[in-house]
Amino acid sequence: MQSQDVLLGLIKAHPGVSGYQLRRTIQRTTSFFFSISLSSIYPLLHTLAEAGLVTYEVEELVGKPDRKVYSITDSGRERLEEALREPPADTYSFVAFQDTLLRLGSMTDLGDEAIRTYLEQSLDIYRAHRRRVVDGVADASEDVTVSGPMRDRRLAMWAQMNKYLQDDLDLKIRWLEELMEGLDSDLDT
Amino acid sequence: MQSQDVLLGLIKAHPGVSGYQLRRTIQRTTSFFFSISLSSIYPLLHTLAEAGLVTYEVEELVGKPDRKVYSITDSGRERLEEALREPPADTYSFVAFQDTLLRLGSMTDLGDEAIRTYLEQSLDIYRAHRRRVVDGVADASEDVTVSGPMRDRRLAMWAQMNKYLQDDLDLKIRWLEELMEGLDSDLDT
DNA sequence: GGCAGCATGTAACGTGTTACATGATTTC
DNA sequence: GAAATCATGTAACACGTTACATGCTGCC
Repeated sequence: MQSQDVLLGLIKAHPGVSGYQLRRTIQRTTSFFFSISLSSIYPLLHTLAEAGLVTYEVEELVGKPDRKVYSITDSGRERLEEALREPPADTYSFVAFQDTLLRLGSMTDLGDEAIRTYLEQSLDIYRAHRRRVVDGVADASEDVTVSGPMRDRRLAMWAQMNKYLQDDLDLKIRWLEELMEGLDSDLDT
Repeated sequence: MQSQDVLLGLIKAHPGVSGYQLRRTIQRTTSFFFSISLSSIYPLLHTLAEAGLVTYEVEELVGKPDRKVYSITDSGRERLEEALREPPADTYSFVAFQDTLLRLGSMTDLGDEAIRTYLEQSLDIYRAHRRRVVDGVADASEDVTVSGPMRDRRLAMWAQMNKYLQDDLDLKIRWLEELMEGLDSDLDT
């Protein structure tokens, strides 16, 4: 999920939004895991407009500068849906989960089936990563060349980090499972 | 902690290492939260060498291409220590914790006092962020403009994300506290 | 008078990636 | 014979940032 697609999702959710307002919305809602500067937003909006994914109108305001208000086009909606239906990347990094959160934030009105598919694919990936961490892929013992007490301290630190990675993956897996259960219980009501 | 400093820390821990070997070490030990391509490593090594922070010798091997083996200089050690003593950044993002892990990985031989200081500063920051999350800074209700069942679903999703952010911060705080306790118990033995 | 907010944009720079170039040796 | 490993490096590109430029309104 590129920044472009994030903006596209926000414009879809907030028709008639300006670049300046987009930043405020991002700051208020996703500041903990996604941020972007105004200097990035404006060129991205131009690109989106040139590609025909959004349209804009110039609004003349009294007492305030003119502003361009953006709306998503049908072609933009298609493009966004395509992006949201892309399977999640298999690379594990803390950043990857930002992507998960961002996508889920835009996927709400795409339908339960799409969300469920995405959650399942993500769960597969995270469970596989967890197995790899438990199996000790990130094993530092070969790389700690020094000997003596320093060696023990280094190994202890790496063990602690490995523990964090496990707990982190457990948290993510549990969270994704809860979301899945939430979807299932919605079916009953 | 920039990539340069990460490499510097690794060269310090593994004197006589080559660029190619550095990548392998990074892949084996930190691949879950830090990665870098060879095309980035080589220019960085040149920069470090030009700045006098590392030195290298050309090793001629039979059956293998020549390689440059790097060692850290006194000036490099100073620079690394400076970087490690920098107070942690106050911005919360998933990426920020990568920095925490990377730094702790290089700090082992810097002494308990330095580590304790860093852990305390980090804990202060993460606890403050947790308070902000609990207070609902990332409140989406103003930004969810649609009404009806879609609105409820969006709000439910944001609530779920907020929960994740809390749990994530709880995990990080607990982990840092455990490290701190580990340091304290070392004093007894 | 100064600073914050609203509003848009360009220029310079930093930092990373993939693709390309080269070349030997070992393993399947 | 192809592919992987060892080993180094450059070129082109992607994507983001901060700094700079402009200008008006409202508040202290």
